[in-house]
Amino acid sequence: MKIELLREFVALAHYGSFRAASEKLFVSQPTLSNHIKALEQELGFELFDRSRDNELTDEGALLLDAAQSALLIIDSTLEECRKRSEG
Amino acid sequence: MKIELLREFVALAHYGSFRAASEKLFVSQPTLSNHIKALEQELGFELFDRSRDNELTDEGALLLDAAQSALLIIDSTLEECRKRSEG
DNA sequence: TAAAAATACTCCATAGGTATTTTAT
DNA sequence: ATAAAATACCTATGGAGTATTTTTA
Repeated sequence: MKIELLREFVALAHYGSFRAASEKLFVSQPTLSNHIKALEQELGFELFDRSRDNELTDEGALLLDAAQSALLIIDSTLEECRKRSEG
Repeated sequence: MKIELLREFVALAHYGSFRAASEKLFVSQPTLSNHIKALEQELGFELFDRSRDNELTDEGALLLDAAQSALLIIDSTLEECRKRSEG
């Protein structure tokens, strides 16, 4: 699983629509659609309920929290690493 | 960046050699070597010091902690999600 | 019925493995 | 000298986009 998929998932949860999120992410709408579908298949459960205005499923809501925490840890650590190695 | 790369990084830090880690990970040694090199290039700093028995660099040590924390969050959350979605 | 998401399809880039060379111990 | 890691190279798979169909609000 690509970490970028988690970023896209977080963005989609935030923007509420594939089209809006795809524009913010600078990828095409079908690409984002395929990414989220592939992510759901890899995980084994659905993240969004397409028939209910793309609201998060229960599992999606759980993962959203976890993804945000994990990304924060990774991103802040990488920033610190780069500070040390460059400066 | 693939999450699997972080798992491979953690495994390599644990086993100490590319060969040993590659066997545990069921990938070839060149594949693991390429993965770690690609990861280092993407991150912009070195993770291991090849001329010092593959010991972790300072940045590598920082990332090791972060990667383990992030993976724990993701993995435990996914386990909980699957429990709920499957029953 | 109009806007949004999914699918089909194609092309190119990347990923992985085997074989080999190079580098450390 | 030997074991380990890096590089070269080839093939096959996957990823991204455009065009289109299907869905849902």
